Amino acid sequence: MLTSVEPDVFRVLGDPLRWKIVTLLARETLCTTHLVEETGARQTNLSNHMKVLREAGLVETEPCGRFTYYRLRPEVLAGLSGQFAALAETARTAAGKKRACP
Amino acid sequence: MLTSVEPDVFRVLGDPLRWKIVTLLARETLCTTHLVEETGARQTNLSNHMKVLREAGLVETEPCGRFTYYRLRPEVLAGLSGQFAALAETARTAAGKKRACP
DNA sequence: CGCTGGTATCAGCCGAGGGTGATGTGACAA
DNA sequence: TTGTCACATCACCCTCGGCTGATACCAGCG
Repeated sequence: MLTSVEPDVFRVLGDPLRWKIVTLLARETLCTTHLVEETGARQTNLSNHMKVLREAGLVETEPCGRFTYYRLRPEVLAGLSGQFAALAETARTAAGKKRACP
Repeated sequence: MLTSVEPDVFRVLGDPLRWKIVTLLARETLCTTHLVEETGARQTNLSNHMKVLREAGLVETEPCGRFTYYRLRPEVLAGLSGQFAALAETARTAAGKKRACP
C-alpha cells in the first residue's frame, strides 16, 4: 500500500519555504549556511524544515567536517512523477464514467 | 512563472481526506452523496474540501438537477507529473555538484 | 404553493504545525 | 584547552486550517 504515505509527502512539499529548498537542492548540493543566505530564513527555522524533509525521505544528509550538506533524492521525485502519471491515466480512461444518483 | 503556485497544490493534496477524494474521483465521476458514503465524512466537511479542490483547479463541477457531480481534471495531474519529472532530471544531472563551504 | 432532499455557507472550537530565542553539541583552529 | 563556528534541540507563542452544528439556498415533486 504505497499510496497511504503520499499525503504526508504532499504536506511536506506544501510549505513554500520547503518547496523553495527542494528547488534549490535540485540544482546543487548545499549546506545550511548556503540555504540561510539563499532563503533569508533563520538557521533554527531551516534546521527544523530540513529535519522534516529528511524524515520524509526527500533529502539525504552528508556530513563534511563542521558542515552538513543536503542532497536531494531524485528517485523520490521520479516516483511521485510516476504516481501522478498513473493517476492521470486512470482519470483519462474513466472519463465520462459516472455513478448513478441514488 | 508556473512554479510559484505549486506549493498551494501540494498543500491541497496534503490532506488525507482530500487525497482520498482525488483517488476516488480518478476512477469515476461522483456527487457529494457518493463521497459521503465512500469516505464516511460529514456533508459539510466534504463540501468544504470540494470547494478547496475546486479553487485549486483540481476538480470541475457538473450540476445535474439537484445533484452536483465532481470530475477530476487529468491535465493538472499530468502537469504535476511533468514538473516532478523535470525536477528529478535536474537533480540527476546536478548529482555531485556542490557549492564550496564559505 | 409547500414539502423534501441535495448542497453551500456561516460562526465557532480547537489541535497541528510554522516561527523564534535560548541553549546544547561537536568539530576545527589558535 | 579554550574559543569559535556550524548545526541540532528545546520550550514557547500564535496563526492557520480542519471539523462541526446550525442554517440558508435551490431544484424537483405532490
